Amino acid sequence: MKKITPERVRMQNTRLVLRTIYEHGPVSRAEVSRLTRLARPTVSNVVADLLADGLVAEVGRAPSRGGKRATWLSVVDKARTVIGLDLGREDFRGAVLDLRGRVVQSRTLSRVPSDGATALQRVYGLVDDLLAHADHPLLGIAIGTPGLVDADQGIVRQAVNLDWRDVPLGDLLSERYAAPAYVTNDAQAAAFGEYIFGNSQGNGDLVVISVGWGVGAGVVVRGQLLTGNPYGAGEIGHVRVVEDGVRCQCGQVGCLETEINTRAIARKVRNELGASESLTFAEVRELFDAGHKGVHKVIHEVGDLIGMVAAMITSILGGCRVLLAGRITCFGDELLNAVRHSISQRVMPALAEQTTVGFSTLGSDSVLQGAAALLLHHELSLFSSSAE
Amino acid sequence: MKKITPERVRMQNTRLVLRTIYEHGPVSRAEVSRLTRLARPTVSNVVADLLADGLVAEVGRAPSRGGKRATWLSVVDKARTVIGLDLGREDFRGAVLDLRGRVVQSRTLSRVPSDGATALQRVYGLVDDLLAHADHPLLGIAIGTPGLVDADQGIVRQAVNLDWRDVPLGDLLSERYAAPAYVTNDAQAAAFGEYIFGNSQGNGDLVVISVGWGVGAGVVVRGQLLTGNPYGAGEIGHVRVVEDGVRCQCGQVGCLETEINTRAIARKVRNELGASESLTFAEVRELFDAGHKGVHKVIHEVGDLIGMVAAMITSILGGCRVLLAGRITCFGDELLNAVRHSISQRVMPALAEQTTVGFSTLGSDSVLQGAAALLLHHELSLFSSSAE
DNA sequence: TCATAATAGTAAGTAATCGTTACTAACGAT
DNA sequence: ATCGTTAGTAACGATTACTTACTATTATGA
Repeated sequence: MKKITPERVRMQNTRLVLRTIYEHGPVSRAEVSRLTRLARPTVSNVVADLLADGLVAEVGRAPSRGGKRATWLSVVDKARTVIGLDLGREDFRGAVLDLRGRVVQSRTLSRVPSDGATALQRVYGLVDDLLAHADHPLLGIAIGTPGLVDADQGIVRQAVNLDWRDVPLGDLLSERYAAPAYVTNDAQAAAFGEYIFGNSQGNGDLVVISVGWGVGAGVVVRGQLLTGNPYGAGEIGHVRVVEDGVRCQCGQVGCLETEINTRAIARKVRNELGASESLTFAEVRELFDAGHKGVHKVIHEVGDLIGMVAAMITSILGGCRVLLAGRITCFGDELLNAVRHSISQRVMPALAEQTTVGFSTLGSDSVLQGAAALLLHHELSLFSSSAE
Repeated sequence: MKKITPERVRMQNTRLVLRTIYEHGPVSRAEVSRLTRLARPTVSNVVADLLADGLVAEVGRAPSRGGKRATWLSVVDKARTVIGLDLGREDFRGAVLDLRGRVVQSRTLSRVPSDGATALQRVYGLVDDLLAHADHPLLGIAIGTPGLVDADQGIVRQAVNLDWRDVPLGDLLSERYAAPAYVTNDAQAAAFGEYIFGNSQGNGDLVVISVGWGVGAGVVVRGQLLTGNPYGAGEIGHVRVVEDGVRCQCGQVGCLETEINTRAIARKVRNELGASESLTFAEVRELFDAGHKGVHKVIHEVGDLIGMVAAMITSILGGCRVLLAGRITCFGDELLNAVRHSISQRVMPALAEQTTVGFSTLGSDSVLQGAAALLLHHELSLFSSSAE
């Protein structure tokens, strides 16, 4: 809790006006005044600042409703440059995004280096490259990375694939580029992206379970992303779900990740087929699409395990939307119904009926978009949340 | 997000000053100015209001440190009346609490009526009785009740023991007594009480698992209590933890509550003893204290199941403090170690080491104190949280 | 003992904010 | 052409916090 000064008042009200225009876009000053309950002259003052900053522009005039025609205001979507990075396990992606979270342009670096220092240089190079072509002021840099991330301090505590331990990535980037930088776990970022930019509307709590090479979850409660204190929210990939399972590289046994990630699915399908050589995930998918019974059985098992975890999450958070993301989404309703059935068997009816299950509506840009959304949220307060 | 007006500025800064005095109590105006970074005249102005309201009083003078002696200010703990209610399954408790969450006086109604209308009348009677003896202005009414509670709207959605469905308890009370009223699930309230008034310091996330007749949890993330959206956070009593378990009255099988509540423990001990007649929980406790092997085995099983749920919670929230509360606390370190061992087996080491397990430090007043804390938090902003 | 420095608290004046009122501009309806 | 309505602006007042300057008080040290 901080003291309030007149400057803070103005900042807050400026953000309120900006968000109102962002949400209700094209909208007149008078309408903003009605929506925000700020006096009309106040709105005019604030809008003058926003026009000068280039964040808002006059974009035409409304038809008259029996009086002077109103001037429409809209947020200039491209008024600021947002740099987003997705430091995935298999490649690095970087993009310039606009204020609506749209990817304006992107770069991909395949073959991620396993050496920490080199990885950092690659990150710098990616940002340099993107900035070279950006022609609007930089709002900030937003990063989603696998591993344990202390989002408050912008420190990557542990990222196995990058060989990073306690790397203060946020400070490094914000000093180098003289702009705010936010670092978040990738599954968490994806969840926030879905919450902000996804199609599945609703202001209830949201859980996005990402299943691909890794398994992780992101949780949004009352418009706020849970990042963990100090870190580790949503790290469900390494919770034990099977008592006598396969040993995981994390040291435990029967982890969710070793039971349901893409390799685990391929492994289980191979066992089901009695095949001697390993399968690719693409081959598994082909068998699934062809209606192979054994593969469907495996998918049911996977859905059951996901439902088990989702049931626990529902019991802790209360009813919420559960969305699945990642390569696993290719298994469609077959998988969803298995998850739904599993949940309905495991939680009390009053909660189960408050819980919905579906797929994430964002594609491969979800981490980039989610990281950008966090930046926009913190820097411009463009989205509502309970913490205001 | 609401607009900010000069009045809101003053209110916010008044709360900031009040909280500073509350936390750092006896403290001078000058010291408050340094702590809050508000100018000294501003602090003097605000303090004048607080003195007039009776919330703060001058309580002596500080020794000089080379200048004029400072005037000490303290919050007047009893300046307002807080009514707290704990609508338990076995009895109703009502109390008057002060601004420190201390119980000033209390009443207990045993034999809870099973008829909803009568129960409501009993609640009114309890509040009337407590108010008759209260000689300070009423700040508000805070209720903790078992069942599913929509805390935002103050509506009890489902309380089996009271035969309540969709009872707008908050509005009923706040209209009848012309004061704010907050309604919360009892396990949630207990967790918040522990967070605010408990001994176990630390500003990390907190989970309190209450095990008695019922089983429930409360979760505090960044100083904010999770209540569920719209309700049902922490309802872990009816999540399935055993595949082939006992049927629960909620309709499911193998619920946590039917596996570890006090009756379940007594049942399991009886089976362990091969006894034909049922045991009381007090008898179980005596056998435990006497070192009976079979009882210890049951306690280990209970600890293992609690650890299983705690492991899931840790994986979702990230590392946190896990505290156990309720009658189960009598099993001491034996139980704690079983829980710790279970957790360490079920989550990745990096998270397990961020997780601590212990007992709640509040006693039977935890629900009353927690509900009061929520009221104080909302009405006077006496406690810090991320939502500011 | 007395001057000096330091600290607490207050008083007066300034700057910034928002709101209210009153005004002008623009438009449709009659 | 006139009236009523709506959008937007200008001028003024109220509230707030801050800055500066002041008084009251106390320890320190010459």
